[in-house]
Amino acid sequence: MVTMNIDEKIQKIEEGTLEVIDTAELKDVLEKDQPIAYTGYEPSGKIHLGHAVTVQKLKTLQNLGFKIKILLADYHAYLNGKGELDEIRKTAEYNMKCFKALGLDETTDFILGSSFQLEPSYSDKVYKLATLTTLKRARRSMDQVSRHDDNPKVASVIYPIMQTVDMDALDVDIALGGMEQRKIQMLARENLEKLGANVPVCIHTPLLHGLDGDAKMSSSKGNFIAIDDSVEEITKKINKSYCPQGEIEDNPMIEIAETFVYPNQEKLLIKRPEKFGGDIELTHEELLNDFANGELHPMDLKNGIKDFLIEYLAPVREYMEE
RNA sequence: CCCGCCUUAGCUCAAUUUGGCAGAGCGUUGGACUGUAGAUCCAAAUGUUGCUGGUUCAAGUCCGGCAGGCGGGACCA
Repeated sequence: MVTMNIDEKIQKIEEGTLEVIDTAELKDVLEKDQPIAYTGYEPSGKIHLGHAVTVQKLKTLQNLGFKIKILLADYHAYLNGKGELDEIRKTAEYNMKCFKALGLDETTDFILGSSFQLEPSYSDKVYKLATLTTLKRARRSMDQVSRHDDNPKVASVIYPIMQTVDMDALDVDIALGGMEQRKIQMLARENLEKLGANVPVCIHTPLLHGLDGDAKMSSSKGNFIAIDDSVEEITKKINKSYCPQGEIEDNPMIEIAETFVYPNQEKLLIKRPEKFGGDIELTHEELLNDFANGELHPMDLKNGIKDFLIEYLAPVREYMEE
């Protein structure tokens, strides 16, 4: 573990996030011996690059001395209409392997939601929050999280309340999630206060655009690269991806570069045929400039990203094959 | 518990008053055009018409039963 002072740690934690609520509280957390950071995931048939954004941040926290708890939120997935519990639990097993493959070490706790969410003391808090939370507020918090349903279920308002009690039950100092979690997390901060429980620092990471240019990469839309996709699948998906020439805003290829390439290495190698200028290595800044002014062709960018991802995800594929 | 309405392709919906080969748009897939994708153009695929029984030469369509959903009523001695 690298020695850093608190400000350096804060900078490292905030890097690549959209917000930390709030930084002053984070400072207090960093004074603790072994603070706890957690992220909850609904078990999903495929773990993709969007999940990897938060996992990458959890790894950073782990390196900074945090205890990492990953909630395999089986009941949450169930409440969100993802299927029957026994199926969801099988998926959770698979997901745990995926998270380990992404490089979280053996000190990481993987906790199945149902292993503690049926405790009387847990239920008691859920009921208490149910009396303190308005229907509108609970539903609004689920806007970006609920699976679309023409006939919304009561389950959808129990969901954010449980997520709140999870933070208390798991004794977390940091709650990390994608930006779609924001409203639930803010509700949780208010509600934990009301329970007299510890209020965690909330950290939100940006959402990756889908490969089709859609605002969100998601399992249900099929516009993702899974962390255990084969070389052929990665190649095919990158080739099919949305990538407008010269456009660096909302461009999924640029986003992948900024999210996974440059936090991990200085330059990106792009192989090009001689007639298009030959191979080049670009820094973050050079890549943005060259792409924006048209010197870097989308197909070349794609090839660079594709080669990077194939290599970046190689350890994951190997781990998953065992 | 009672009454009414709804259920057709992955999605949104058509299918004439009066039963006659189940369709369109979007999406998907393939091709054309671009040194990528998208856009555009061309082409293709996809159905247990919620389930079930019946009437009929013939049922998405008419009749019965069931399920799910929506709305209302009743109950509130």
